[in-house]
Amino acid sequence: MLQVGEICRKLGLNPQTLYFYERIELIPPPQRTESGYRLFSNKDVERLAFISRAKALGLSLDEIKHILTLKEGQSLTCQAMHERLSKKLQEIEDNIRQLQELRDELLPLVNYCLQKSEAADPNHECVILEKVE
Amino acid sequence: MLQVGEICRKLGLNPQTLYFYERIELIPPPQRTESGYRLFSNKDVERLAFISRAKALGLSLDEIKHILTLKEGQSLTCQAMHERLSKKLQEIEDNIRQLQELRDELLPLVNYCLQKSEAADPNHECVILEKVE
DNA sequence: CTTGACTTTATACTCAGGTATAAGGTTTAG
DNA sequence: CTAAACCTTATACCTGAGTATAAAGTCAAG
Repeated sequence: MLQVGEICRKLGLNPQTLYFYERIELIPPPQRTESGYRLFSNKDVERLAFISRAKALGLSLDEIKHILTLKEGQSLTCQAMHERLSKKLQEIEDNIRQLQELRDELLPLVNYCLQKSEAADPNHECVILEKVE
Repeated sequence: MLQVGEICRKLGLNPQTLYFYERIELIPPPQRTESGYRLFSNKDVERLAFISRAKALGLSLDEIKHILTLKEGQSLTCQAMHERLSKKLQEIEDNIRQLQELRDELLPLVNYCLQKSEAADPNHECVILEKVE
């Protein structure tokens, strides 16, 4: 059983973050010592580790909460998981596409600026944003 | 000279957004009628259009403000612009790379779920997130 | 037995980019 | 003249994921 400080050092969290997770019911209220100190079990540590992994995969705390609720009800079927993850994957791919469009629009502008600033008059007033659609 | 409603319809903005831009000094205080109604000049419309373009390029309101300040001081050289835009481009590319990593990690999981859910036991408890690093 | 390190709670604040609401003033058509 | 459709301000609220701070209780070492 680990105290707040130990688990925070272990997982790289701020104690306040742990309290926050408890408050939004992302983790269940842990055991307490007689004096009220929190004690985290292996199960708690695993849940927090799960949360870290899911967060690193880009899931929001809300999405993680839903998944954990499903898991607890023993109802996290492959089908349910596939539905959630593929929805998330779609979002990520949309996001990537948007950023790529952004980049493709920005890139020629940057190059134009670079040419100009390497040319005869590097201090010429820049007008590129005037022309952007 | 356009009133708030007209300019908002034209640019697809909420009036409150316009007030907000004025409050954070992203746009200068526009002219007023005798009764206090705002009147936006062509110059104001151009500035707002510039803001829209820059926003669509992924620049934050703060970055846009900086750029506009430079422009106003007639000091927006190609060099200065190149510096800003290429910094932004770098950020966007970092962002894309992170999302791609995310996707590459998520994709096999989704496929695994799909296989399982198409297999004999589509309601088997899903365990993939247990194994994620 | 006191000091320091730890923990607890409650509350408020942060960031960005707005949106919502209330309470009032103005303008225009009928 | 009045009602609708504008416009104004101030104030508070929203999302998401926490972080900061204050005031107080607890535990271990010397």
